Amino acid sequence: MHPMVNDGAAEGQGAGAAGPRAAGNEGGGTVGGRGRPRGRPRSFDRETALEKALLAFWEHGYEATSVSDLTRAMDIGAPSLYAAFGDKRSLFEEVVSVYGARYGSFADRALAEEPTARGAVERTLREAATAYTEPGHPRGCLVVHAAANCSTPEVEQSLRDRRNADIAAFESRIRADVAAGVLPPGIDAAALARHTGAMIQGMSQQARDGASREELEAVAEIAMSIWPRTGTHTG
Amino acid sequence: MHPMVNDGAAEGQGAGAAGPRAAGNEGGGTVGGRGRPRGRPRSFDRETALEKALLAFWEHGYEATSVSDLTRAMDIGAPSLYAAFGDKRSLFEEVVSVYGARYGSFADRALAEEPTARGAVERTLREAATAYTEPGHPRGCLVVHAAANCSTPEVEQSLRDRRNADIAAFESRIRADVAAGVLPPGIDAAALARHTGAMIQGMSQQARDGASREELEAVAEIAMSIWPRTGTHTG
DNA sequence: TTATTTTTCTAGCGGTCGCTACAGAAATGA
DNA sequence: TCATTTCTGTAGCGACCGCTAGAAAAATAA
Repeated sequence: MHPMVNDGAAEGQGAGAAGPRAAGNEGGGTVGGRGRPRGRPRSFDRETALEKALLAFWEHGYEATSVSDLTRAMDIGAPSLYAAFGDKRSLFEEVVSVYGARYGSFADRALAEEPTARGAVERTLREAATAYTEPGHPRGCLVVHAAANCSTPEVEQSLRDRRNADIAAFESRIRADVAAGVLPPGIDAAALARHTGAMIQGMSQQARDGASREELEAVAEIAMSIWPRTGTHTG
Repeated sequence: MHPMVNDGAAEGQGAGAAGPRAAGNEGGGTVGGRGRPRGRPRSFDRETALEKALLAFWEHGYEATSVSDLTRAMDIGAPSLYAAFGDKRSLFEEVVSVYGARYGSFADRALAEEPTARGAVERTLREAATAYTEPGHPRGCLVVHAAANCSTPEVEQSLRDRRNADIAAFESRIRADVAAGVLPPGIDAAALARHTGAMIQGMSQQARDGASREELEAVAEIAMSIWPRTGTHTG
C-alpha cells in the first residue's frame, strides 16, 4: 500500500506529543551516534503525515475527524499513527502547534513588526482576508472552528485559551500605544481589542460561509474606520 | 418514570417534522371531532420536550448531541422521540425553526421596526449583546454554532443559508436607505451588510468564549462608529 | 547467522452511534 | 366485554468510535 518512503536519516521531532513512547525517537542507542535508530524504520514521513492530519482537522474539526479519516488521509495504519503521535488528542495538539507556526502566525508577526497598534490590526485583518480564503487548504481559521461543539472539554478550552490570548495580545499592544501617546488616553483598550477579535472570528466564519477574499477585504476596510483619525476617539 | 402529564386535549402541532407518521396528529377519526385522537395518549408535553431538545442542541451542537442525550434531556424514551419528531435531523430542523421564532428573531424585528438601516443594525447589535449572554440558556447563537464541523452536509448548509439570508436582509435594508437618500450613494451596501454579519457572528463567538454583556455592548458601540455621521462615507 | 529492536499489518476489543422490532399498556369505539 | 388504535419500555440491530494485542516484517548489533 505505501512501501518505503524514508530514504535518509532525516527525521523531524514532534513538538507536542507527550504520551508513553509517543513521538518519533531520534538517536537510538549510542550516545552521539548519527546511525539509524535501531529497529525497523518508519515507512512514512512524519511531517508529511502530520500536514495531512492538519488539513483533515482544519476542514472537519477535532471531533468530526475520526481516526479512520486520519489514517486514510495520512495513508498509514492505525498502529503507526498511535506509535508516532500518541493518541488522537496528542496528534491534534501537535497539529494545532504546527498550524500556529505555519498558518496562524500573521497576527503575531503584525504585532511584532508594525510600528503602531492600528497598523498591526489593519495588517492582521488584511492578511486574514487573504489567509482565510487561500486556495490549497480549508477556509477560515482552525483555532476558531476546529473545537466548536467539542465533547472533550480540554480540547475546547485549549483553543478558547488561544483565542482569548490573541485578544489579550492586541489589548496590551493598544495599551502600549496609549501609554506612548500614539492613541488618545480615553480609549477603551479592552473593548477595542475584543472588537478586533470579533472581527477576525467573524471574518473566519464568513470565509467558511463562502465570502471571497475581496469581500473580506472590504469588510476589513470598513472595520478599520473605527480607529480615531485625529486622536479624538474616546471609546 | 414520567407518568401522565397530558391532562387536556391541548396538543401543539409541530412545524417542521415531515417523516412517515411523524409529528403529533390532531383530530383522530371523526371529521370535526374534538374528542381525543383514539389510542393511548402521549405521556409528555410535546412543546416542553421540544424546548429541552432545543437547549441541548443549542449548547452542544447538532452532532455532539446524541439521541441518548436528547432522550435524557427530554425525559422520554427513544421510540417516543422518533414517533413524535421523526428522526434526529427532523427534530433538529424543528428546533431551529422554534429557535428562530423564540430566540433569533430580534434582527428581523429590528429590521422591520427601526426607521433606518443604521438604527436596525445598532439595535440588533445591542440586543445581540444581551441575548447572547442571557442567563437561563446557552450562550451565543444556535444558528451560528450548532452545525459547525457537522458531518451531515445538509444540516451545515441549512444553517449557512440562514446566516447568509440574514446578511442579505441587512443588505437590502441598507440599499433601501441609499435609494431613499438616508445613506450616501457611494456606500458599499454588500460590504456593510457583511460587516454587520461578521460582527454578529464574532460577538456570538465572544459570548461563547466568556465575554460579558457589558463587554459585548462595548464592542457593539465601537462597531457602530463605522457608520457615516454626516453622509460623507464612501465605502 | 542469530538475537534484539522497532514498525508494520490484521484483526478485533468494549463502547457508543442512530434507529427500530416487539410486546405490553392505556386510551377509544362497538 | 372485546377489538382497535396509539404510545411506552425493553432490548438489541448493524455501523462506527478510539484504541490495542499479537504476529510478521525489516532494520541493526553481535
